[in-house]
Amino acid sequence: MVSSSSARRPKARVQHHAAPTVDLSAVIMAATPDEPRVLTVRGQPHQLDGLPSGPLRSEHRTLEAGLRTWVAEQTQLTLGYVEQLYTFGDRDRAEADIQGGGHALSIAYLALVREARPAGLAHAAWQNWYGYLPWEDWRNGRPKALGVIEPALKAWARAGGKTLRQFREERIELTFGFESGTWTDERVLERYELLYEAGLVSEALRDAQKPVSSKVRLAPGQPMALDHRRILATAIGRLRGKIKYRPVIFELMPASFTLLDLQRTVEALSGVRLHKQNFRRLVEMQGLVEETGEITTETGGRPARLVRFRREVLIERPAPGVRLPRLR
Amino acid sequence: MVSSSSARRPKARVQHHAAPTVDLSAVIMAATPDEPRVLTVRGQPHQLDGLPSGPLRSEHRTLEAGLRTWVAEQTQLTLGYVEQLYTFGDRDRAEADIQGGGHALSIAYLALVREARPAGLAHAAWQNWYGYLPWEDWRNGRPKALGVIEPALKAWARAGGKTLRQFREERIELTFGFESGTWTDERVLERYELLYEAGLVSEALRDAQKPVSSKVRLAPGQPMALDHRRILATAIGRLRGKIKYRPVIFELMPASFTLLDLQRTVEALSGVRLHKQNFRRLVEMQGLVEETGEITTETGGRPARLVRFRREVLIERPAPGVRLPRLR
DNA sequence: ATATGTATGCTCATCATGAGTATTAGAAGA
DNA sequence: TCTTCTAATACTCATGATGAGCATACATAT
Repeated sequence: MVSSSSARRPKARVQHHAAPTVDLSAVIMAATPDEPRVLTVRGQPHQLDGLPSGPLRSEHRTLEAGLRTWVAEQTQLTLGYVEQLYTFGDRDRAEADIQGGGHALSIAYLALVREARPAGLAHAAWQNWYGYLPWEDWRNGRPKALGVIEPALKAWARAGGKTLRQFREERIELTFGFESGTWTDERVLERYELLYEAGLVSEALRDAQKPVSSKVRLAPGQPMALDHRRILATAIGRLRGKIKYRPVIFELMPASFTLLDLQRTVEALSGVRLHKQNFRRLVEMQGLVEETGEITTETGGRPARLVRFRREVLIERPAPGVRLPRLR
Repeated sequence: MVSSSSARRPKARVQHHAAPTVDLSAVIMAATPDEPRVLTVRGQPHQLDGLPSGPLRSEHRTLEAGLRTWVAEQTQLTLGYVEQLYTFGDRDRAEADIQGGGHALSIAYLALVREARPAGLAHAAWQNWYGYLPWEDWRNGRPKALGVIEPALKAWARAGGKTLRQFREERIELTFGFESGTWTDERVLERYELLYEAGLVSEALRDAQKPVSSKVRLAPGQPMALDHRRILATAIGRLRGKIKYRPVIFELMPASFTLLDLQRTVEALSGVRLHKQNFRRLVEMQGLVEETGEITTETGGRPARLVRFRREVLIERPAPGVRLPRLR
C-alpha cells in the first residue's frame, strides 16, 4: 500500500533489511481423563523441550498447509483440527541467534488430535502440560507452586513506586485472584507474562542475559526452548476458552466414552473441577452426545453408558453464547 | 527446533528461499451511532481502497510497536486499543507481485479509535464498512444484496456433484441461514470466504486471473486491494464477537453519551437491531456506565441522561461468559 | 392543547444455572 | 449372602438472567 513512500522515512535509509525469518510452530494437544498433553521435541539448545516447528517455505501453498507438512514429516501425525493461534515476533524474546538482529517470526498453530505414538523424528514425545505450567492445575486444590509465586509476585509489586505498585497489584489480582479467590482459567497467557515480567520464570532471565540468579531456583515449571512456553500458554488459554462455546473437546476424545471420561477430560484441560450432575445436564441438554447402546463396567462403580459425539450439533447450534438482546 | 535436520528433506535443496515479505496491516475502526467506519487509503493498484500498512522493519522492537509506528506516520493517529487479528499468507491470494513467488505475509491488527480526521498521508479517509460488505447490514431489514447472493450461491451449490452439493448447501445454510432465518452476526469471514469460493466477489476472479466475467457485474460490495477485504471481514467478525463479552465499544465512544447513542453504535457494528429496554437493562445491570449528571435535549424526544463508561469494570468482571458448571 | 418521538420504569412468564438430596447398579471383601 | 465401595442417574428447588411488552414522563413542533 502506502509503504512505497519511503522517501519520507529517514531511518529507512539504513537498509539493514535483515530479512525476518518465519517459522511455523505447532502446539499439538491430546488428553486423557487425567492428563492434558502436548507434543514436544527435545532439541540441542540447552536440552530444552520445544514445539515441533519448521521454516515457512515457498513451496507451501498456504501457511496451514506448510504447518501440516512439517508436522507430518517430523512426527508422522496427520493433524485434524488446526487453527492459527498467534504470530510472535518480539525481537528480544527467544534468544534469537539471527545475524543482523532481524525478527524471528513464529506463526503458531493449535492442533487437536486423539493421542497416538509420535514417530518420525526420534525425540518427539507427549508431555503433561502442567510440567511447564504447574500453577495452572487446580484439580487437586490450590497448586503448591503458588506458595512460591504469591509472595514473590507481591514482593515484585512492592518494589515499584506508588503508582507502579498499585498497577502491578491490580494486575496480579486480576490474573491470579489471590485476594478475591477468583481464578479465571483462561488467563493462562496473562499469568505467564506476568511471571515473565516479574522475572519468575527462567526464560526471563535468559532473555535479559542475566546470570542465573537465586531466583531461578524458585522459578516454577520446567522451561522450554525459545519462547515456546509462552506459545504453549497462549494455546492453553485459547483452548480453555473455546471448549466453553464450541464442541472442540470431541477432537480429543475417542469414538466412544462415558460421561465421566468426558468430564474428567474437560477438567484436565480447564484445570478445575466441575459439578458432576450439572455437567451432565449441560451436555445432554445441548444434545452434544448420543448413546451407543453399550455399557461399560470398567468404571469401578455402577456401570456407565457409553456415548458418542453427535456430529449434527456442528450444524445445529447457530449462535453460541450471544449476549446481546436481539430484536424479534 | 528440529528444522535443522534438513538433510532429510530433498526439496530443501532447491534453496530458492524466496524470503517472505512481511507486512503489518491495520484495520482501524471508528463508529458513529449510525455508521461503522474503517480507515482506508487509496493506492495505485487499480485505484482500490486498501488498509494502512507497511513492511516490518528490524528497528521495530515488537510487531505491535512497528504497527503503531506505521500508522502514526501514515495517518497521524495514535492508536489506543490494538490487538493482533490474524496472519495471512496464502500464496495465490492478493495478487502478490513477489519476484520468486515467495510468500507475502501480512500480519493484521485490529485497532479501535474515537474518530478523528486522519492526516499524514493524503489519501486516508474513513469509509463505511458496509460499502465493502453490504450484505452484513440488517439494521433496516434484509439487505438488498442478498437478492443477488442467494440465488447465485444456490446455483453454485447445484453445480457440484451430489456430495459436493450437499456439503455446499449446508455451508451456505450455516453461514447465511436462508432457510432457517438464523443470521449469526459474527460469521463475517465465513460468509466472505464462501462468496470468494463461489466466485461472487471480484477478488476471486482477479486471483484466478480470469477475465472479468458477467458475474462480476453482480458482485456485491466494493472490492479492496490485495486481500484487504478478507482482512476487513476478519476484523468485523472479531469485533462483533468481542463486544458481547468485553467492554470494547467504549473505545469507540466519546467521553459522554446517551444510552441510545450506545445502543445505536452497537447496532451499527453488529448490523442488527436490539431490544431497547433490555439493552438498557443489560448495560445498567452490568454496571458498565455511570451518570455524568448532565442531560441532553438534542435527542429529539424526552431529554436523555448523559453517561460515561465506568473504567472500574475492566478490573471487576472476572470471568465473562463461563459456560462450565464449576464446583464450589 | 395535541401529536410525535424518545427516555425510563416495571411486570411477567420462561429458561438456565448453582447446589444439593436420593436412589440404583455392579464389584470386591467379610 | 450381606456389606461396603464407587459411581451413575434421577430429581428438586431457589435464584437469576432473558425475551417481550405495557405504561408513563418530558421535550419540541403544530
